[in-house]
Amino acid sequence: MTPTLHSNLTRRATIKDVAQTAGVSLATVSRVLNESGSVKQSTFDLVQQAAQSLGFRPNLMGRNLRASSTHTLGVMLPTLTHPVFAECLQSIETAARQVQRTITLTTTDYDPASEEAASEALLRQRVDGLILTVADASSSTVLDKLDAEGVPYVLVFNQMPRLRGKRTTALNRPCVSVDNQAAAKHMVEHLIKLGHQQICMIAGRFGQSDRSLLRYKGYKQAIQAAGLDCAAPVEMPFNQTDCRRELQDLLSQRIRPTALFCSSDQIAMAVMRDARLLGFDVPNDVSVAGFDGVRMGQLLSPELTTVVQPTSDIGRTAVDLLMQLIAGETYLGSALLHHTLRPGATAVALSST
Amino acid sequence: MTPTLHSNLTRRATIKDVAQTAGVSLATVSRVLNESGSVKQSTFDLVQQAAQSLGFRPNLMGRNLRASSTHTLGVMLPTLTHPVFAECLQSIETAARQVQRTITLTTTDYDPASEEAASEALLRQRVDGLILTVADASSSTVLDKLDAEGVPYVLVFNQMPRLRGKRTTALNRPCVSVDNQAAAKHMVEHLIKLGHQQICMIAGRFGQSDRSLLRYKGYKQAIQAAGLDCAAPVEMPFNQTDCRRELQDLLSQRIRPTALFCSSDQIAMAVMRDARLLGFDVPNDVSVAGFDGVRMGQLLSPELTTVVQPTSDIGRTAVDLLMQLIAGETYLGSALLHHTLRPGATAVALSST
DNA sequence: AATTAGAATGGAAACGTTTACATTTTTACT
DNA sequence: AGTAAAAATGTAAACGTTTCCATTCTAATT
Repeated sequence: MTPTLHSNLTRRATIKDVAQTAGVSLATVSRVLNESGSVKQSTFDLVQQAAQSLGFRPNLMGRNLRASSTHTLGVMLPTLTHPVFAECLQSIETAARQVQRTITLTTTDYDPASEEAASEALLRQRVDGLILTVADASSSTVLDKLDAEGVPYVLVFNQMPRLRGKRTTALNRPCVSVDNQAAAKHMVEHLIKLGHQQICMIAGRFGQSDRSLLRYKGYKQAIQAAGLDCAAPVEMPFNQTDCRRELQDLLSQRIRPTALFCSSDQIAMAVMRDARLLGFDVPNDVSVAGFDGVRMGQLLSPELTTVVQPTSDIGRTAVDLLMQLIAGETYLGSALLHHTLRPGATAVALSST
Repeated sequence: MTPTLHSNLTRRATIKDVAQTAGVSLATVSRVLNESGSVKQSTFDLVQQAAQSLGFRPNLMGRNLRASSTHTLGVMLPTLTHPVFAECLQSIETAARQVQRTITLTTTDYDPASEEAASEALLRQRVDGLILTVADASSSTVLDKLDAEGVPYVLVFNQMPRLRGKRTTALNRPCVSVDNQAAAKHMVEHLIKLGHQQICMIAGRFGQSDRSLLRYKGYKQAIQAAGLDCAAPVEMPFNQTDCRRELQDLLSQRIRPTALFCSSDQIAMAVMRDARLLGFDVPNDVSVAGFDGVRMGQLLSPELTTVVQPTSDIGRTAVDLLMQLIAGETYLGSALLHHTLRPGATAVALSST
């Protein structure tokens, strides 16, 4: 079964073929195809028809090479199995499509080492810019490289430390995120308001996620402000799905935490499942709160108590920002988007001790 | 802050610059960079060092244009907000990376019309091949086009109708999926074994998903084989998140269904939430079963009863298959991967009527 | 009718690679 | 030492576009 093209050639039609068929020059065809320059209506139609009949499809490689721009945005995320990243990617893709840009994707599995390779691959492709989440934005060699080479990029979810005193410009990077620390503080304050005094944090590994660390800071801030005991965080790798051991340890302490604040919804859900497996009722024996606000959380029952990030907005905003950077605007500052608290029902008021 | 490149040029170093710096020809540089052809060790080092010092990074546009191959796989999926697609995309990306391929992504939001535009964009980019899920594989103009043009592609999740009698070659398309009908039948048989007699199916719109229709067929098959009443399916758009109205209607019938079989986990979770909102306990008042086996389902409690698709395997297999097709092997048949039944706890034995 | 401005078109270089082919250098063998 | 083979290198074309510049055509002005 030979591929039946619209002509007798076996290879794809090029602009040259169109020119030949229409009896005009390459330049004219190009002008028609891009509606640039001026061409007579009759030739315009002629070329259009020739292109049509040949089933001509412009080869973006040629165009891009010539223009030395790919109209492509590179996206580098830790994983797509975490719904937050998947949702964000969806909104990035949609937004990019709306501004006529293509996206090329790569994942790093939270591994700082593979961030290097992944970004390199993207740069070889000559993406016009990058949208990315790195493990740790303030110690990322990848970002240093991008800065040094002047490649436009926007971080999503990563958040630069607040600049107090000496403003290191190197740390002044375009980010789109919520205020992780404030948001975490908000949630922990909520838990405290519910009467909880023993609140423990279960966090994704700080080395894999600077967000996680910021959220821990927010936790600490709220705890200390309330004059409560600040427990050491329980760090967990992101890909770990079973946390029974950690929970067992935690919940068998002489002073048992009454609330667990998790640095992500995924961790929160695993925690809830495993708590139940260990015989603890959520929320009656222990309250659980998450962070992210993934769609699925709302479908749980009881509904997950969590901090909602505007995930789609983050993606959309990142594309906007990146397009501006690509257009040559200089550093525009970071976007700090608002979080909201979804009270849910997995964290409840402490009845009595 | 001027971008500090490793040389005094402002533009990126090209292979030409490397050649000049190393004092050799373009060809030699190319040979060193690709480790092709033979070059003296000393020149090899010389060139490497020149490349290094210039911060040279090969421009894939040039290479691709010359090779007329992009080493890129196009991926077109309905959405990434559905975890099944996100997980599959993750495994596609990982597998592609392992065979040195890049992926470029686009989504269609289940809309057959936008499939056309999306695929066209991918083809303009001259992807080496496509991995895609279309709304309806047996009536897709996109697939007709790909067939006609001889572009390698592999469908994921889509499944061609079993070919009985006249084998229309046009319908003989490379797919990677589970046997949707058999899997659905399996689940419904399970429900029947649990004692359910009134089983209703809640399905994603058939027009948006041929899988959904196949699953309905499996449902019907199981129902009829058991001599039970086959209820009309309740069709729901995939993006719909609220199904209270539909549930209200369904559960207020004179003969109320005791089990609801949903064509996806997402629908199942929405159904469960809304059933509870309407005052029905799951699984005590009504059993619910899903289809997909998304990670999150296991984190629910009670754990979701569902059909598990080997989502990651599907992605990985698709990449394998596609690479073979690209390598020129002729049609290799479709891969039908095994599903498994996850009994879960949202569908339970009917105590009594 | 001659001039000229503008529109319409064409020729050719450029984008950054790879590679077939030609040429030069090295090596090994007699 | 001379030759042949092999290894190393270079030259230039090609991939498919866009676009600068030059040229030709058209039509409007004098």
